[in-house]
Amino acid sequence: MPTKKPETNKDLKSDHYFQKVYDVTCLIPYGRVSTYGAIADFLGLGSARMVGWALNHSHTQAHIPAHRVVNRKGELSGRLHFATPTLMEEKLALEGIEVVENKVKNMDNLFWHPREIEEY
DNA sequence: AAGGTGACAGGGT
DNA sequence: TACCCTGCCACCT
Repeated sequence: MPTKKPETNKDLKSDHYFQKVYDVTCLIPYGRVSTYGAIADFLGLGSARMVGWALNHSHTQAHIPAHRVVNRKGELSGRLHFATPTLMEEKLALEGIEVVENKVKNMDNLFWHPREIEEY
C-alpha cells in the first residue's frame, strides 16, 4: 500500500515541503533577514538542517530571496552555494544590510520571524 | 549496509 | 562572551 502518511516528518521527501520553504522565504520583507530555525519552527516540519537542504535546491526554482536566510548568529553560512562566494553579501548590501566578516550587522533588529505575518 | 557530512540550533561549561 | 557537545534527519560515499 502506497498511501503513506502525512503529519509525519517523512513528508519531507515531498516537493510540497520544498514549496513551503520557498513560500515562507519569499515572505521575508525586503531589507530584513530570517533564520533556518525560524522557518523550520514556523512550518513545524523537519529541522533547521532540512531548511538548509531545501534552500540548497532553490537555485532551480524561480527568484527566491535565499540570501535573506542566515544562521542564528547572523552568519552567511550559505554564501558558498551561490554563483559566486560574494553574491549573497552583495545582494544583502543592495538592500541596505551591512555585512562584515560574513556576518550580518545589527542582526537583532533585522531579524524577522515568519510569525510576524499575523501582525499585519 | 553503515558511517560521514551538512546553507542549524540550543544548552552546558 | 565564546567554545564545545549533542540532537537533528536526508543525502552521499
